[in-house]
Amino acid sequence: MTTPSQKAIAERSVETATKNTDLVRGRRDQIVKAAIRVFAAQGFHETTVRDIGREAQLTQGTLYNYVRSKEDILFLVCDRIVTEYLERVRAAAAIEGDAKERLEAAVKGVVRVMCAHRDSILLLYHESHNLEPKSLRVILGRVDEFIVSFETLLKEAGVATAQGPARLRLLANIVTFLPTMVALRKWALPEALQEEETVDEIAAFILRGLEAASN
Amino acid sequence: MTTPSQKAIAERSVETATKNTDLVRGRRDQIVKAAIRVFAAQGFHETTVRDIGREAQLTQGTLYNYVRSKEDILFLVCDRIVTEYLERVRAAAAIEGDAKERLEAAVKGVVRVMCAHRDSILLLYHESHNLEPKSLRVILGRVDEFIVSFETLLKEAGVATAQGPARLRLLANIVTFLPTMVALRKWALPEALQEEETVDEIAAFILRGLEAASN
Amino acid sequence: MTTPSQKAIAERSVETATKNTDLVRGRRDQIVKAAIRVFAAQGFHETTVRDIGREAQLTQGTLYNYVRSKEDILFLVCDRIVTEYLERVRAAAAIEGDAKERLEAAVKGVVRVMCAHRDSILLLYHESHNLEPKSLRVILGRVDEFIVSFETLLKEAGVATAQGPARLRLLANIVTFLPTMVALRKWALPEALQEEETVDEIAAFILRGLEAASN
Amino acid sequence: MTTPSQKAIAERSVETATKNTDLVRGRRDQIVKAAIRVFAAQGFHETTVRDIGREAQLTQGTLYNYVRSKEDILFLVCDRIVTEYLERVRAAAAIEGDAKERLEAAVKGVVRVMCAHRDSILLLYHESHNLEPKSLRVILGRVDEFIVSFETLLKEAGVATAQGPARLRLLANIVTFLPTMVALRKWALPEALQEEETVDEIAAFILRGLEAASN
DNA sequence: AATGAATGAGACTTCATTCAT
DNA sequence: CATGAATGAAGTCTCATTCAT
Repeated sequence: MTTPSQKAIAERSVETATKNTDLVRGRRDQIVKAAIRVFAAQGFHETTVRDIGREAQLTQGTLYNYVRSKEDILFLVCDRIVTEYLERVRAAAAIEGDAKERLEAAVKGVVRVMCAHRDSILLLYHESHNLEPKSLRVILGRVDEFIVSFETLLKEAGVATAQGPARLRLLANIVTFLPTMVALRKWALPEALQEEETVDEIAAFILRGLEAASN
Repeated sequence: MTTPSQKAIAERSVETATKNTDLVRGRRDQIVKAAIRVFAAQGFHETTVRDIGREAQLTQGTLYNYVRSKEDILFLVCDRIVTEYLERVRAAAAIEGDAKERLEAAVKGVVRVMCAHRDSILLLYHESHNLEPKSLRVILGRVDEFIVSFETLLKEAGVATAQGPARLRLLANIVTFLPTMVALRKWALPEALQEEETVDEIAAFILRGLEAASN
Repeated sequence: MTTPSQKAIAERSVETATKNTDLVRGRRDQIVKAAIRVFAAQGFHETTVRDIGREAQLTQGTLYNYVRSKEDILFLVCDRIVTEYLERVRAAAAIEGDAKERLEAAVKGVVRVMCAHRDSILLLYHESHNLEPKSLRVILGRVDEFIVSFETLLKEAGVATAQGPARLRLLANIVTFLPTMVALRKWALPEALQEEETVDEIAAFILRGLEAASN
Repeated sequence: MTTPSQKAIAERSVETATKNTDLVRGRRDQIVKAAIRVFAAQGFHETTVRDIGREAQLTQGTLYNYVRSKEDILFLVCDRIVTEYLERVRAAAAIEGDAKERLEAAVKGVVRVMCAHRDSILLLYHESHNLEPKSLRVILGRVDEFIVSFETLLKEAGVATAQGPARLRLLANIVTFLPTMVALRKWALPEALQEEETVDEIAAFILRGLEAASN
């Protein structure tokens, strides 16, 4: 049984010099967590491999036993962020109920999770384009899965069924994109609002847009 | 009479070794245009100052007569993009009609202009965080103006008047943010749709969300 | 137990990326010695960091593991020269005997040591003003110690005791400064004289000046 | 009739693109004065040709009509400083009286003039070694004249006549060198002393050394 | 004679990656 | 498996000098 993360690694093949799989997993976990912290604080290019090593309590040489390049680390970071994000949204949407109720739960879930992981999402949007095309494609592929899962939800809830798959996809994009606003526009959002209010408002906006789209 | 762009330069004061104002303007124009092309193609960090010079048909030395650092260039680029974007949206919204009609025109305008300048917008979102805090603040300040102008429009059109300024600002953020999707999600949008259809659909989505918010 | 040189480094803290203290000491020694040779031959500004590296048999990258800037190297060089100079003079003055005899030994010592290290002293006078103010202050502080030690000697030998501390300091300055002539005026000194004769003559001149000053 | 300064220029041939000799003289005067100010303030290498131009109220292009290189400027500066220094000392020594009295006047004159022009002298000692060998030789030649003039004075005053020319030259060096202390050791000299006291003390020290040398 | 924009060589420094221990 | 010193390519920026106007 492979986790999605390992699947991505397989697809893109981040090889290591070390065999012991448990150790590799553990060390990579250290590295990714440390890298997320420093990338979020200083950005990918401003961060040296030494910085990551220091934060991960690993020397440079050791680090390179678990990773082949700085870009590898960025890939692992992006992969981790997307994967965790997806998992959380899935969990939030996994409720009992009819299609409409599940859609509502999912939409609220996206916004809420996005809110809780603003920093990671921001990091993802800021730095993912520093990935090599191949790596980037893997990450975008994962996001695509996410969009597709919303297409399914929308279809099941009977949203815009009559207007063809293209329009459906567009709506799924809107639903999954607008919530990133809490990360990308964090600086501009009204501070007067409680986080919960913001979340509700955005979710409501989306649902209004979708509801009307059903007719 | 100073253009907004000159104001930005004044605020942040990108100084030159050259006196002749017309020449400075001309050369900077060359530089900015060239930089937009190469930054869009390769990203800020992957681009060398020499690359920019080559594209602008200027030697490195000459380039540095009109700009003090690579970061200066990025600032000029971001400033140019934001400024042009704002001007175009303003132009699109400047129609005769009642508040509601003007709002509609503005919303459609945003989406359409965003669509027409996808690449620049993408560049802006990808690279602006490489600016120094001071420069970044200037750019964000300009975006803020933009958001505020939509707050005004919304208020005039009687949207969400009863729910306080915070909610208004949130909506203004949504209106100005969602359209960036055509740039940031370009890779995921359905190719089956004509550009015009995409624009209309997004604008409609926004207007639906706002309309309902009025009650 | 720290050597004076280490103290200087502490005061001004020339940091390294390398931990191993012995290695650092060794490499820095290589660097300083090489730098003294090339600075003496071509001057600080005409010397490139690559030149120093080549002379020290170190690549540029390696060099920068032991030093943070070219100015650091100059500081280390100046510090080394002053420190060694002081130590040698102290050794020359450390004889048994009454105050007058010790003063005489010290004066001769200064001139002789200065003579033996003309080139370094010249380098010091030529390039130390290229140091940053902070570094320069450290070096001058060391020279000051030297002057003060001669003030003490003069006082003990009963020279100019009646005329106050200011005059004492002036004499200490003369005693420590005049000998630099063999370095700074090397080109003008009579070649007909043996080095030993020159030394004796200068020392005698100084002692005559002091002797008369005692009355 | 050529001034010493012009002679030096002739020897080293600082050519100009401009013919009008009066203008050349005037412009060069501007340049040299400006250069002395900025070199004294920032040092030769830290000063750009632009800095000199700005201080001299001359554009770069114009400047290069009167000078062929930055080094040329340094030469003119050093030459000016030495020349003026010599002239002033000569003036101070040009008194009626017997040889001894003239020697005394000369010695006091050196110290006093040195004191009055500390900054220039410091500049000379700090930067002259940045001259090309050829230029340096010219400057040192001028200093040599100066030393020789003191050899003559000493001889006339009957100092050290019995010990041969080499010893005479050594003494002449001492007499002309020690006074530079007020420039090179400015930072270490006692502030409690009036300038006049310092001058007298140093002159006295020299004369004591010489007097005793006569026997 | 004056101007000042253009030039381009070259300097310092950083840092991802390797490899011997 | 861990270490951390060594490497060297590459990048940004400065500035003396030239030359067309």
